[in-house]
Amino acid sequence: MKPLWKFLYLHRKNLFKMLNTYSSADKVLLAVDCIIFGFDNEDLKILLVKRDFEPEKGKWSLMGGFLKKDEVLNDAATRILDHYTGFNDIYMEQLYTFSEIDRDPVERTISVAYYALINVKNHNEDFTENFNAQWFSITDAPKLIFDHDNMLRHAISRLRYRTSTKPIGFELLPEKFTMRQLQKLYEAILSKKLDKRNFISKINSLDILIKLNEKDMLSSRKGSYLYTFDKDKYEEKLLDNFVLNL
Amino acid sequence: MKPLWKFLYLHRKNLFKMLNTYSSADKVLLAVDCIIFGFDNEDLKILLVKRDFEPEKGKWSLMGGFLKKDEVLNDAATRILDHYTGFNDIYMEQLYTFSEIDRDPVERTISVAYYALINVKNHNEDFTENFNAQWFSITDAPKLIFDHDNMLRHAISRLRYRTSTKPIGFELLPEKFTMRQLQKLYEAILSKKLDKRNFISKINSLDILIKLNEKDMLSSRKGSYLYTFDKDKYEEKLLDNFVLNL
DNA sequence: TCAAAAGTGTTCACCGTACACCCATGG
DNA sequence: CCATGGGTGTACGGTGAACACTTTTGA
Repeated sequence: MKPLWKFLYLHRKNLFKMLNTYSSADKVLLAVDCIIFGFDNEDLKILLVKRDFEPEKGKWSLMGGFLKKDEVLNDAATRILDHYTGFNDIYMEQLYTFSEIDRDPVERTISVAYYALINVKNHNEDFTENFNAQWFSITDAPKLIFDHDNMLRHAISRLRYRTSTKPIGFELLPEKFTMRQLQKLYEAILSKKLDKRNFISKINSLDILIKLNEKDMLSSRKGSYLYTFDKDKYEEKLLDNFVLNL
Repeated sequence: MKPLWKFLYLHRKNLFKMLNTYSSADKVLLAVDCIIFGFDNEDLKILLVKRDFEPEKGKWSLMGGFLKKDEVLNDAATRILDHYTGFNDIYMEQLYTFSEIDRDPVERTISVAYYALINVKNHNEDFTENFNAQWFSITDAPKLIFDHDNMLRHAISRLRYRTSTKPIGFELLPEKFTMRQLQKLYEAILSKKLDKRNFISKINSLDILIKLNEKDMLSSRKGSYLYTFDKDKYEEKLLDNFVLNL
């Protein structure tokens, strides 16, 4: 092993350059906040937690955490989601990185927002209780802390866009679902009424659904056919970039 | 000026950190990398710099820098762009945040990528020379350091998508331009040939161009009319979300 | 007079959209 | 037998896509 001085001396050129770039740079706290969408067959919902510490104690907030060292952002988002909801293997997508100076009054924090789609029915209620968590319709969600309202707006807008590029929404529905449910989901996301017949024919043209020989008898006397999606064709569709205009 | 040994000694802590694998418990280095698109009436280009320090010395790289404390990401991106090109007041958009553990071998660094659109002709060549910078066609760009190739792919794909939602491209053209130039720009971005007549009628339907009483005589004997864009109508279009299918 | 780029309309196929009636069943 | 939600087809208009010839003028 060389003595320190010699080592430093031999590397002096690189060291100086690195000092100018890497070491002189400031490090910051990197947070990850998750917008968790769910669907209850009626409204599009988000899962919020009530903060039990200052500042903003008692206010509603997105679910968040900090990026750990040696952790990739996607993993951090997954970890946070799992921590609050018990869910894993969930559709998540990075949304945007927010960096306003005073967005977090406690300390300068940059936040990378993710959004996730989960099925409300599968959700273990123990978790929600543990964390003072609660589902809210996006139409009457409370005011959120920091810039979380802004994040939510971004997320909704991204989700709307996603409906046109991916057969999203299956993430939000149970394994078996009716056409009606699917339509209501899209209506909730886009917040507009859709025509029943047009909707069905467009969805069918995607060719990713399997009509089951089974009916859901809860919603009507006649009963409505249940569908499930064809996983193979679904994956295929994720690859080519189609456009779906609803 | 301190003697070298003293300088090295005083910085030994940082130096050792830099030389070893880095891990800071909570805070991380946040880089900003810029994909700078330009257009030279023929190809879509990107501006790259040749690194003059290790690691990856001599390789081509995107323009980057680190986020400063008390600086917003957008400002950092603008600062970096200005630093390398002398441009300010440029269209920039945040792209995505990259966080692979080993994306930067020197130290754990999270990078927020931005892309910018500038007009090659306005570009001050002094800057490019100072920084060993060079324009490359996106079709024959060299291999880039770290995950910059991946960033570039993302940027191109975002840019393509943008053509359908914003009247982009005026950022990339000179004040006055011909229909032909505009078409070539879109062709370069989408990397496909477009039909002259269809293109013109679609662009005209946007109603954001002003046809000038002036011809560009350089490209042909007959000369072609110059256009400029109607700033007011252009701003208007940015607000409502139109869709342009080319 | 000719080469080289500019400029200009029409037709067709497909898709998005609007729209209304019968069906099956449980109570 | 009737109320309730489920299921189905068609017609029209608009838009994207394909396509070719004339004009201008400098060399």
